[in-house]
Formats: sequence, C-alpha cells, structure tokens
Amino acid sequence: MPELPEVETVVRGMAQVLPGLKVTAVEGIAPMEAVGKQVQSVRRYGKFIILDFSDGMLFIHLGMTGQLMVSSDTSKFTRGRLLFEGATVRYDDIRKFGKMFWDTHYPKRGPDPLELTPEEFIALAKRRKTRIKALLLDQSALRGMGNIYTDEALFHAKIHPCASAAKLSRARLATLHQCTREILREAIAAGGSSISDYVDARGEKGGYQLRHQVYGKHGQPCPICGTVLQRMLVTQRGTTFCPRCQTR
DNA sequence: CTTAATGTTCCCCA
DNA sequence: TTGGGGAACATTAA
Repeated sequence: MPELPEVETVVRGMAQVLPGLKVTAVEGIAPMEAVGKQVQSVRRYGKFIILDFSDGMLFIHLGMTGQLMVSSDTSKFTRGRLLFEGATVRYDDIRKFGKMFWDTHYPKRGPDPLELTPEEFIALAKRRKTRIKALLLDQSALRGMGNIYTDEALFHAKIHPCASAAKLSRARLATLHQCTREILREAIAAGGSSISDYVDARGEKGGYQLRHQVYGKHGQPCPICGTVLQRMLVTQRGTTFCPRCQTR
C-alpha cells in the first residue's frame, strides 16, 4: 500500500495527535529508546514516517502491508504499539515487510519528488542509463515513488516504462516531472490509494484508487485511445501501460 | 495448486 | 561503479 501519498496521509493524521505526548511504554517491535520521551513532531522522509524526539528519531516503514493507526485495540497482525499518556498507536503488518527502528541519522535516500525542480529532475535522469521506471522506483535516486504512482505518472506523461532515462528529451522529462508532481498532489488530496490494505491514521481508506488510469488495469481498454492495456515485468514489478500512447 | 501483491535488500554476473 | 536479474522475506486472496 504505502507510497509517498499514503505515507504523507498517515503522517498528517499522526501529526494531529502525537506532538507533545510522552511515550509511556512500547510493545513488540517498537524501539525502547522512545520510552519516557516526548514526541516533538511527525514528518515524512520518502516512504518513512518519522517521530522526532529531542535525542533521536523513530523511523517507521510500512513495507507492503503495514498500517499505523491511533487505536487502543489490537488484532492478530499487531506487531508493535506505542503507548502514550492519553493515546495508543498500533502498528499492524500482515506480511511483516515493514520496520520500526530508532536512529539519530537518516537512511541514505535521493531527493523528494515534490521538492525537486524540473532542472534537477532532468539532470538526475540524464546521468542514468537505466530504464525510466527503474529510475523512478530507485529510492536512492528519488525518495517516495512506488509501483502505483510510477505507472500512473508514466501513463500521464505518455512515456514507455522501458524508455532509457538518459535518452528521453529534456521536454519529455520535464513533462514527466510535472505529471509526477500533479499525481502525487492529487493522491495526497484524495487521502492516498487503498488497494487492499492501506488505511490512514484513523483506519479510513483513501480514495485515489478510484482515479487510477492504468495501475492494475491490464486487459482493459486504455482510457485515452482504447487499445488494450498491456502488462509486463520491469525490475520484477508488475507494470501496466498503453502500448500505443506510451512511447520510448 | 498457482500467481500476484502498495517494498527493500542482498547476491551474482556483465 | 553501474545496471540487470533473481531470490528472499511472510501472508493473503483470487
């Protein structure tokens, strides 16, 4: 579930309740370093949720099926909890690909796509020979994009997932950058995409999945030209695209 | 029974 | 060093 828009949505929900609260206890995989300390702020770093404390940060990565919500209940998939005075945050994760850890420095990641200028994006792509989809998914190149928004952005920009990043014209890269920003912003405004597991900090689903144009829609007609949407594997990730609209 | 799933990391090879 | 391919991790749903 969790790509930049979903993580941003969770962060905004947590930011409404956690700042100022003190951690009284932790359970499961929640790091003990947080106990007795007060949350200063909640932020997003790529796909990480960060709870800031005076002497360190609690990083949470939702993996594929992680859910972080304000709830005093537990489920059979609850892997950790943060108990505060007056609130409880529960971390559920069916597939256990997610993580929670304490650190004093950031994991190495590329720039945030929403903070990047068109020129910076073009320069980034021009120095990489890889396929454009692989570049967008590479967190060390760009932090936050995942399989859903990569397919949606490439479709909107009419770029084939296997196009060489460096060989794309500056104009097409500028278009891709613009489409990426618009899609991410709209997805955040819609509360993210709920495909199977994603819910926000209150346990509510997002609404952007209703506006997906190609993700998970192989076999259906392209919403622009009617050609059957194709599916292929790129970097071992299912990729859906329009073979007519999207060119290299 | 088989396949695919919103992600990351590590290993091997060119 | 860069990049591609594949596997692994763990679980559910179709």
